Amino acid sequence: MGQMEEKSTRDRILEAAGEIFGLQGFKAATVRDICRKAGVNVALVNYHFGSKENLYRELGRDLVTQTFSRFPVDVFDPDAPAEVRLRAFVHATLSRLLSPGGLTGYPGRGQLMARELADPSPILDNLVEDFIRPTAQVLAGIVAELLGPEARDRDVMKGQISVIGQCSHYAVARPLITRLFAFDPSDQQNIEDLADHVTRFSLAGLASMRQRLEHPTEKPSDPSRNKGD
Amino acid sequence: MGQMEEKSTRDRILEAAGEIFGLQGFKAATVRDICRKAGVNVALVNYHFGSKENLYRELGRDLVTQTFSRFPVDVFDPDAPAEVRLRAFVHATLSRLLSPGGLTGYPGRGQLMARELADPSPILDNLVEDFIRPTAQVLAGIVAELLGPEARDRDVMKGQISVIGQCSHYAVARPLITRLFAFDPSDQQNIEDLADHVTRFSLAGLASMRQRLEHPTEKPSDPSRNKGD
DNA sequence: GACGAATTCAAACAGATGTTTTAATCATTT
DNA sequence: AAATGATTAAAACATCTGTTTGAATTCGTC
Repeated sequence: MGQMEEKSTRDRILEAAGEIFGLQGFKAATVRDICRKAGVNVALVNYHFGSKENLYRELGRDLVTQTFSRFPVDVFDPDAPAEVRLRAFVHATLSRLLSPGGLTGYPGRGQLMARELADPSPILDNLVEDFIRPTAQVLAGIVAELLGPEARDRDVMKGQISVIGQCSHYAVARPLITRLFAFDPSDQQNIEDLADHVTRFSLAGLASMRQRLEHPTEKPSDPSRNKGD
Repeated sequence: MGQMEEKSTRDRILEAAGEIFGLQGFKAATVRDICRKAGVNVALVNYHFGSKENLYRELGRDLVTQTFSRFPVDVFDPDAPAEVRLRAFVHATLSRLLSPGGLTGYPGRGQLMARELADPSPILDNLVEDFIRPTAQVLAGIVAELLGPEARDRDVMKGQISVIGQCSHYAVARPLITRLFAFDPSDQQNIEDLADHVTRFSLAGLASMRQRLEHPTEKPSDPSRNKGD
């Protein structure tokens, strides 16, 4: 018989904490619930992690680092055309958010990150920013290239948010989406399909932005715009 | 002197509750904090509202009904072209989410609704659905018209989410956006600008979807698709 | 101005919460 | 097997929680 070793107490707590924290949020979750789910004594959270707060911090760190290592930001050839890089970025982003085991992958620890996005706790603050800012910069590079040299920072930002907003909505509003539509954003086939859709939709949107930047036909609404950066 | 009557205790509690609940969430907020901020005795929450839970419920009801009455869903002429209706819908949605006093308008009660979106509490459950489902249906009508007769339900859904995701990201990820960019989504001028951007971006994206629906040139990935609905 | 109802207040209550303590158990080394 | 250190367990602790109580105060009305 293979020496199927049981998981360590530490890991059992971490796993249970993921579900309880994800389901109820930091404050509403109780260490007693977590320990009951993990099948361990109440004192062991403080023995292994020092405090409830530390457990949450460590859980968040694991969740983010593991997910970003499974679905890295730079999965594409940097010399590939921007269209291809956008597809790769969108696919990685959707996978990171939606895949089973991803940031909002399965019910339970799912909404932990959605909550942190809407309302970053001081605890995960740096962490969220450490991972999200670089990711945003990668997307900014792709979008800037697609928008062309006329694009100002503000334009790049709007393009970025239009792309990322489409992706993150499936994660953030997942409870609503599964209720309003009969649709499972975690299904692998759907993720592929969504990546195609978001990429195509965004390429058209960005092209439209670029066209307007290069041919500001009607509505010269803002005459004080300086292109030569 | 004008009889500048002070606000009633009830209203003072409601106001303070908006800030505390919005800032900390239902569970983390304490009635003692709320009462301290309102400058009233601890017992008055239960006297005027029956319970903390009821206070939260009533607050949520007020917030949603007031905001939807300020920024209604049907602000447009139903006979107007779909492009115009989309612009009106997007503008109303962004205003509802971002305007000062709107659902995520100012710090405090702001993130209450963002939280409920990511993780609807049983308390506001029906409420959220009562307001969001009809809104989604209005958008579905607009998107369906823009996508043309070839669009299936799944296509409409994807189009919807691409539009609404762009809007809601400014609200849901507001803490991140204000940190990553120097941008205030609540500024009236910015809301107008964003409405233009999202509308234009989406029209291009939807047009691209339609073109592919009507001319499925490459990648006949799904041969089992029946158009004549 | 007095009566009665509505409102406000200080205090207390019962239960839950994160954490600590102290002793028991387990694993590893000698 | 004894000793040592790490881990687990049961119980208690101090604090905080929403809520209730009962008296004080205010307000409208006769």
